[in-house]
Amino acid sequence: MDNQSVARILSEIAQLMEIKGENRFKVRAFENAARSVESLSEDLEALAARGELNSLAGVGKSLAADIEALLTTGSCDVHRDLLDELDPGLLDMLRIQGLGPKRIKVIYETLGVSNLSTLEAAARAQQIRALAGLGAKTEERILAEIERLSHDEGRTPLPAARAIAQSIRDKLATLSEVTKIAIAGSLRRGRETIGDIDILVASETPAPISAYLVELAEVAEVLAHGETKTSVRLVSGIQVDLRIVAPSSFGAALHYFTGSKEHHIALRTRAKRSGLKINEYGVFKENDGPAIASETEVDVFKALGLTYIPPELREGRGEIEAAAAGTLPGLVELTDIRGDVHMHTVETDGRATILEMADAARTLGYNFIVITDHSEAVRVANGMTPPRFREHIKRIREADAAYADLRLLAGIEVDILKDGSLDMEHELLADCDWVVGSIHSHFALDSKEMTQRLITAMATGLISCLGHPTGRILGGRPGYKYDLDAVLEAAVEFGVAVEINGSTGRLDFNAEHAERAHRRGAKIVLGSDAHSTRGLEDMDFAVQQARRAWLGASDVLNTLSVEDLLAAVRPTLRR
DNA sequence: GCCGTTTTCGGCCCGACTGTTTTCAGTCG
Repeated sequence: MDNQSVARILSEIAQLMEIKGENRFKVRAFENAARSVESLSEDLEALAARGELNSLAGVGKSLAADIEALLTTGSCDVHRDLLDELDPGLLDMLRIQGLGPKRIKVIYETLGVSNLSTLEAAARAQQIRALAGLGAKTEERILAEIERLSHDEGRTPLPAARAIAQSIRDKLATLSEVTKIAIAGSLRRGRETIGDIDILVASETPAPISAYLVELAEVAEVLAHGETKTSVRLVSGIQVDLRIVAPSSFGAALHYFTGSKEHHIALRTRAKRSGLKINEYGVFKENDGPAIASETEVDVFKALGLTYIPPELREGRGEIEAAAAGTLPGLVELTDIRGDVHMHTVETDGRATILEMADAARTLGYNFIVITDHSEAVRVANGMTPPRFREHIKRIREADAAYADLRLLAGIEVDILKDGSLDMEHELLADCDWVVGSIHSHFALDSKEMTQRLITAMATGLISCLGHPTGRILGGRPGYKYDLDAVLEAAVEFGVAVEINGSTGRLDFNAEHAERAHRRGAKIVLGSDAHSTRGLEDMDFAVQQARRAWLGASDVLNTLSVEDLLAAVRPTLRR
């Protein structure tokens, strides 16, 4: 059984225990263990084989035994007992906003309701409002939530959420009452999908600001409207939480509102141990008194004896220990990026010409770009035949001669065909500067065939980097199945870099894959996969995923000079 | 159920908002 499945069952156990009314700290022990397993980059099976399961944070003797049982038999006693006692449909009921374990327990025990459809029937029959502690409003809310969940599209991809958030932020920023404003939450941390949008405002007069938000045309529903905290759902379905604080506590609030939950729990536990209390208003001595830090995030971390932790690292995955020890890496920044290795032009499915892309790249301050149009197999994109590619290389080289301060490199995004062969004459691939090898067809091969397909392609020695290496589409299709470690090992062997593709639908590799690749010694390169001049700006998303993978400037090939970049890959082709 | 730079027992992050109450429990982030 894989790590994610074990984590899912552990968290299911925690949820069922909560509904059952178990001790909440016991519940949290299972939640903690689920998180530990989920963020583990090694195979749980390997850890178990070495008898080291209780080296995991939050896993003691009892949980180690449960995990062991899950790994070997696919189930464990505590899970089986809970499922015997409770209906798994209750877990779906937890997805309803405003309905938590306590109320579900009441509904379950008095009405026998144990899934969404019987819940809907009970609410329609007005049976919910008759229960103690529940009323008509809750009943209406339940019906509205069931309706919403029936066509719920789940979490929003980061790029789409960021565009919406920026638009709301810019509108709020026009108000004179707003002193400072920032997007916080998982958006600021760069998580690849976003549950809701968090916006933080500093102001002395909060009332007019939240009043303005609830009146915006894009607001479909007001979920909560308090003095300092307001939540709305937009017509697009995404929820926006606005929090307003005094300017003097903006830093503490920004930290608080950026999360993650795991980061906060770890940090507050640590603070408490040294006699400090931390909340959205600042860091306090435990006997209260004025805040000892609150104005900036740097102050907050400093008061806790920590160096500044960038938002992308705040996931409760060891960043606090590293900050305390002063060993946090200096993360790569957009300004470190000297060029882009993946983009398209009008030659295939891009919207801009070579010269237009070059001009846009120069505006971004790049030293180099690689033009990588599609090969023939991608017919919908008007992929190039060998003769067309030969001409295209010539045009790129001519354009290059016209720029003194920008190197234009000739490249291609060549298709890796079903059998692992490359969709272009090898001489042309060897002749151009950079080859992105990508899969755009036969996604459904089994893992063994797909692994072999990728390795065969890399073994040609002609590929500079694997483009969008998992093929997943954010919020669309999952990636193709293959043995990631075997492919990474081959990438190292054949001198092939792996791409973090920043285009808005992909973010592929994501941070977890990139971290794993880096640890396995594979080289990482960032590509915007731009299909227009605007698309070049998607490099920003690739950088953010790299930061989430704890990568520094020296861990990313785009920070090198052209000569060093080209020398870092395709070792057998050195000319 | 886990864990220890005050600990092997007694703790376990913190505050805002809502609905249903008449002072607060439940939920959420």
